[in-house]
Amino acid sequence: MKFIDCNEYIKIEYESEFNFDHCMVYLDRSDIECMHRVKDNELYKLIKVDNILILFKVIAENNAIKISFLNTIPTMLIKEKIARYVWSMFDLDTDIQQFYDKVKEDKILKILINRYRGLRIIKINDLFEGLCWAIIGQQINLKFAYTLKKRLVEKYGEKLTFEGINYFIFPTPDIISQIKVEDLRKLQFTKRKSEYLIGVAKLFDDGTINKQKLLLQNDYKKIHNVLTSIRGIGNWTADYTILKCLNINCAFPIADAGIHNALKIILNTSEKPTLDEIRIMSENWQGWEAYATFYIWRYLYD
DNA sequence: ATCCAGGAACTGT
DNA sequence: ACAGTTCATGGA
Repeated sequence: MKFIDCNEYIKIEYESEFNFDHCMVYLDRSDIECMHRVKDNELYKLIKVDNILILFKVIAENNAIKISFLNTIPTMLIKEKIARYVWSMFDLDTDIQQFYDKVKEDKILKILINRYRGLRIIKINDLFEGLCWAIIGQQINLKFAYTLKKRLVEKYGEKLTFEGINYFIFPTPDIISQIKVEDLRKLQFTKRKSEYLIGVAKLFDDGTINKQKLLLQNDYKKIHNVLTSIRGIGNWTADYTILKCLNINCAFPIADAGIHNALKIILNTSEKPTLDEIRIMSENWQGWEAYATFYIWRYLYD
């Protein structure tokens, strides 16, 4: 990844297949998303780098991603970190051609990869945020999940106001580990969900778990085992989080309701497919289940 | 108003 | 190992 510095903005050039617009549809799927903002096909995001809040705007223009800095012009070192952040957020390290080659004859995916060519998994770079989001999303509809996340972030996350609009940083483990179940109950989290979130925050806060440590396992199954040994993290949450946070493309949240609903529509069946039916369908996707999942999800947002 | 959806832990077999 | 139950809410 190399970038060109133009002072108030930087440009990252990419050579592999990438379609910013297909990604933006996914990013714009909720109007109460609080971790970024989409306006006029531009992405606004606040992140904290080296303890400095940086608000930036991302657009695509001829084989490059343009990142403009809004609240401050960062140092070169920070610019480089932001470039890497955005690169990783759009999963530009993945050789997507391998996925296309793998599934080009697959009954379901051949349609999706033609329709959404260049779509990449939108990552949550922060593992703690990714795990919390997965836990929040357990067992409830997406809309309510977004409502709960917004309440959590607005109450406990760091805020920057720019041109009258508030942007937030996801609350840190340090903060969440110190709050009480009753505090989250007030925000309409269930007792269990509150316990799970606070428990996970404690594990991050005391250093038991972090992204680097987890990646040391260097193996999907081992990482999956580490995650599911944590209270509140079952198969679905572990696979969802691996898909969203790590570069492991065999993660497959097979029990996901979104996958089931999308497949029912795509296959035009009266019932949602059973787990066994999905297992059979997904034999063609081996090694690329995460991408298959993301392309199937994307179908829900047309 | 009633029923269903939907992940994980827990309980019982 | 496996089936049934509980949690607690929004949405149909």
